[in-house]
Amino acid sequence: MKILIVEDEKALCDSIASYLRQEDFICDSAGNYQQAMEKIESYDYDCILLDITLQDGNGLDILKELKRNNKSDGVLIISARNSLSDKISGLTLGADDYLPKPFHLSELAARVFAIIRRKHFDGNNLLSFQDLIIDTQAKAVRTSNREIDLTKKEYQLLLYFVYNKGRVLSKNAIAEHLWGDDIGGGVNYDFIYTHIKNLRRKLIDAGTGDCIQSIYGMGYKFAIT
Amino acid sequence: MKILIVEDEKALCDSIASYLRQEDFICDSAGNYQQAMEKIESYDYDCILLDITLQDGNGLDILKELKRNNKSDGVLIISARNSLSDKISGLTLGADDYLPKPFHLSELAARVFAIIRRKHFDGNNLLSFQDLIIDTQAKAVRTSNREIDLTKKEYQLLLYFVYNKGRVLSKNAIAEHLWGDDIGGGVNYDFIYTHIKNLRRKLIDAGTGDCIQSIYGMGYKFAIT
DNA sequence: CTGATACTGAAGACATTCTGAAGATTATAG
DNA sequence: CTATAATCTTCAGAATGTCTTCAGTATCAG
Repeated sequence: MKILIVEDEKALCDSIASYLRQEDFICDSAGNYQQAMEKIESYDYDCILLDITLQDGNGLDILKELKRNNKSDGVLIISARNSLSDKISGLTLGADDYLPKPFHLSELAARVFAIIRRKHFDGNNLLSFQDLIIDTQAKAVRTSNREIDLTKKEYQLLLYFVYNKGRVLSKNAIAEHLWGDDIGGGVNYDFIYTHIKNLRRKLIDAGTGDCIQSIYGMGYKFAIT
Repeated sequence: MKILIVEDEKALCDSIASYLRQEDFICDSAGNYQQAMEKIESYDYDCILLDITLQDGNGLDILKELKRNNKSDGVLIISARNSLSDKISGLTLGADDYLPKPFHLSELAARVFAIIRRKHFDGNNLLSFQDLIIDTQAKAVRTSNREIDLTKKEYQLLLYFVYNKGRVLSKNAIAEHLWGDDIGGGVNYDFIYTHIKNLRRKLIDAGTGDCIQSIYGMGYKFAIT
């Protein structure tokens, strides 16, 4: 799950990112209006944390823009302004939730979870695909018979596949999604081969078929075989 | 402790959830009969708040279903219908308590606490998990045989684990829960390692297995081995 | 056939977790 | 108030687990 943090107070931004990363989210951050708009255009985030009191332009403008592009789903507003009018204008503009500063990071994380649950899980904590059951709270994966022990990257990869089942995912997209924006240009993605290999092996060993189809020159697709 | 809120009035549902989260509960919500049944099947909640005036099916049907599956323990009915007959049919169907709308959130929370105490705490203030017995009044922990002498931090840590059994807790979450203030970026969590180590040793010495699973890169999970 | 793309196992690089011991800090007893 | 004990935190090294790199091999499309 990939999250964009729009917050100009760098220390806060960093500690939010650090916390959410531990909770297994992949975080990008933007410190001003322009950066935020660039990132939002280039990627479809699962959740956007939006500080509406930016210096170079009101964060509410970002929200309006998102609304116009039908991307306002999954926006959590954070703000020092605790006035009711702000809250109302935020929520009427389509934000999902509103969290006044100061807040506990665990509270923030809980709301992010809630938003993502609403968006992806149809309100459920269990994700299933064929014989596969993913308990996103226990971070455990199993088939009807067996437990599957996955590493962190494998788990994230599987989750990404399941969220995008049936869709072809390029190596670039996978890399961006699993490693965030700290991957430079001229990198080779050999490690993705390895992670795919390992995940495949574990899934097959557990009795699911090979759900990960390779599509030559394009990428991978998670689907029924 | 995990709570399911079954309530179709979204604003009310959200404010209940928000309040209870502040009290450290974990909340799921369901807006209609079907959602509620799905959730109930997929998770064993510690308490269920049930609005019996749902639009797509009477909430009492949910209660009957719970009763049939022996899960009616821990149900708190909330309802605008204040008639005695409703109250009676609710309670005879096995609900634990009945709260008429409108109510104060603090009143609701108090009753939730009471229900959970009754359900988990053995009527006294005892909380048990496997062979482990935690007396939350005396703040003492023991197995069926032995006393376990824990320090304050170890006790808090254990309690946090037991309340969130089966869930993966990141080091960040643990740190925030046990030390309050949020901790920024470049902090080391060495003291958590130490406390986990000490708690583990005491539990193992007392004869419980190692209930604290380490999950590399993600955190810890308290579970049956 | 050929060049590009994908797969594999092994190994080194890297990161996380565990541990005991020692230094702070706090609580307790006298 | 001081001495003592208990607890909490820090630290460095060891043990462990995971990620990435790499070189060789297999597969694919044209």
